Amino acid sequence: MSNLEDVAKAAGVSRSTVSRVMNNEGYVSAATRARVLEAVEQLHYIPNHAARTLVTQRSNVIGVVMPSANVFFGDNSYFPMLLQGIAEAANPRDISMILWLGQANEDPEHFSQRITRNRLCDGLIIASIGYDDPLIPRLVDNVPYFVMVERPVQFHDRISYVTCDNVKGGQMATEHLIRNGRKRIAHITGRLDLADGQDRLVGYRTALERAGMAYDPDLVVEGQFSYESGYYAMKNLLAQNFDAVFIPSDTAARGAIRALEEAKLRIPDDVAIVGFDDLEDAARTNPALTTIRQPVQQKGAAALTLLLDLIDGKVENPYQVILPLQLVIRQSCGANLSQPMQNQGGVASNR
Amino acid sequence: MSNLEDVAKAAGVSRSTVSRVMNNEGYVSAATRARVLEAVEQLHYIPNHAARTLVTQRSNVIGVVMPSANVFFGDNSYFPMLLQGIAEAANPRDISMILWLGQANEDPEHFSQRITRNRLCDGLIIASIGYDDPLIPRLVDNVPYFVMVERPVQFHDRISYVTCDNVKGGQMATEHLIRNGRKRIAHITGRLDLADGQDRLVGYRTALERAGMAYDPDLVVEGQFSYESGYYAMKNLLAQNFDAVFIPSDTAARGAIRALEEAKLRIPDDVAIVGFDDLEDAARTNPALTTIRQPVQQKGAAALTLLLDLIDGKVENPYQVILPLQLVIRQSCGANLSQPMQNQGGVASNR
DNA sequence: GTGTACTGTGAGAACGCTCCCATGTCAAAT
DNA sequence: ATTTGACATGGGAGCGTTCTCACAGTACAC
Repeated sequence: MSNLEDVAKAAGVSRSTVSRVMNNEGYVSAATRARVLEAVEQLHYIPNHAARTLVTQRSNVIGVVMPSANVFFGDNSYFPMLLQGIAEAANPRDISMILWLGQANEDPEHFSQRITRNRLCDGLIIASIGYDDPLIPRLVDNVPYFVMVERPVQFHDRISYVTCDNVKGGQMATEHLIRNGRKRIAHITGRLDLADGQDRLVGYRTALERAGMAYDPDLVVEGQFSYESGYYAMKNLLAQNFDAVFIPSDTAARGAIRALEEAKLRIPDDVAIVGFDDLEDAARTNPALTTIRQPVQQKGAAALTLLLDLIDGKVENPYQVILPLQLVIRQSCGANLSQPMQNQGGVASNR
Repeated sequence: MSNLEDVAKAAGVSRSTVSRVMNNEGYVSAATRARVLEAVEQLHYIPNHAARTLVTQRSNVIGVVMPSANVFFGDNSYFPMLLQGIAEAANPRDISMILWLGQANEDPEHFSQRITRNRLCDGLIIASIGYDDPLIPRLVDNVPYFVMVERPVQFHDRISYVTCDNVKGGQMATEHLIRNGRKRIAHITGRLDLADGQDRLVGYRTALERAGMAYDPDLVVEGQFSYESGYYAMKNLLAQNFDAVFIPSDTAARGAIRALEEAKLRIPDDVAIVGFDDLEDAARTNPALTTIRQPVQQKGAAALTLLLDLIDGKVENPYQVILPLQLVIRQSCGANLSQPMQNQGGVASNR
């Protein structure tokens, strides 16, 4: 492997000049620059990342931390989409991305050690799902710069994060069902130890309140975001009398639909459904899901931008970014049946 | 940030001794070692990765390359599972993982530049899907050590890779349908420009041949691995007379099931189905899918191990690893209906 | 008592880069 | 004619490690 010195010799200049060319620093004549670039080409010179990092104290590598359970969280395209979003913001800035995945059954202490005993990254993005991961206090103490995706339940006043307006999302979903004449609207909640689950429930209650509708605790079943959870929560709900349900993820909605099918209930005629996420699953249910779209890629991109701004001192910790959500109307809510929308059927891809 | 020198001073020894302690090299007395470790603790000393890499010429970082389209390939848990597998092999060896994601519409030239102009990794794992990615020749020329996941259609005699025995897989699936008395077995193929798709088709034909059954081209529809593809391929197939179908992915099988439902055909009574992958989707169809299980995590772990062996000169390029596949019997094939298996129903998680 | 082998420790060089400072050139301003 | 300052280039120090070598001490065999 050639180094700066080799290139300098080949171009008949000094190491410093080659460095200036490589870093586009100016103060190099056009002729010299050309000669240097030619030598670089000829020798296949590539700057040594370690040497650069050593002197600049900046690696241009950021870490993405993902506890094991979260990788397979809810709709499985969540995690890839988030990474894609981070990458799209990182690439143009020449930032590389180290991935820290938790292992199944790995001690949080061990996991955090792996991450912190390794000053390899300039900062971290914690792709948490918003719960009180035991990792968080450890990171607060040991990592100078980090950003969370999703709001943690605790520490949220000391931590920088990016999240969506989940209260508003729950409200939008519920209001849409109200607008369409549903009278007994149920809610399968998300995990209530997570900020997301809590907030969406608050949104649901807010919508009912604003419409002057009574809050009936029997119509609220605590669930999670998974397919299985949706299935069993709906089984429980079937004892009640209801004509609509707001479900905290599209994947859970798939499970719930399965339970409704088994109970011979028709969607949306007997039960209208609004889901949440609008990732892979939403357009593939039968009928296609009305849902609240989460801008997952934007979340990733925003997290990266925020992290770099923190590192560069452009913003001060804690700094929070809250992204808007969007109602996507398809068939499961019973609205707009007269004017079906294009490309929102059950089979077309939603990407 | 403290460095070796600081620790040495605090412990009253030389830099060399601290280095020996940090690297567990021996030739340090127990007393000295204890004093050094205490100083390390006190100063929160963490070795500087860049400095270490600079002198050892070894970063202990490997890159995982994933072209954009592949991230969302087929069942979306494929990619996270693969990463998880790689991580599980990497963690105990203290190897970190850099993720190179292609962007949508990114020029392959640009993508490969991003990866190669950055000697940050000791080697690469190309998480391709086995097609002739234009990336491959570029990497062959520029990257000293890399391993592919899946066999590329070309270059396969010069490249190290890890794959599954897809021919055998296709054969197992088809033979299972034959054993269960099906007479007209169709096949929706995977992408035929991919080794996986090609091989599974070969397996299908081999099984028919061995059973003395005629190969009927009308029963073979070229498809892809996606949900949409499964749906439309099945729509096309419906014009034919068939009583079983082997589908190259569980996600495509979900699409095919949707088409069969719309055609009011019963599974497995009218049409028996065998899928492929056994990731997330398989256990969530109705009826649950009989399928060929792919050991995705093992593929990831094997790729990492192979890569490190190449780097360390323990094996010679090219070296190929072929992992076995396994038939998982559930309901969609119509077999074993009398003795249903535990935990293989449609709702229970398959993990 | 000398040679040999092993343990324990330290000093200096080297890895390949960036950054600071010194020096030289040349045109414009005084 | 001299000063000024922007441009162009080179040289040395330093980033924080590891690695090689040197050297002292101890133990044991002969």
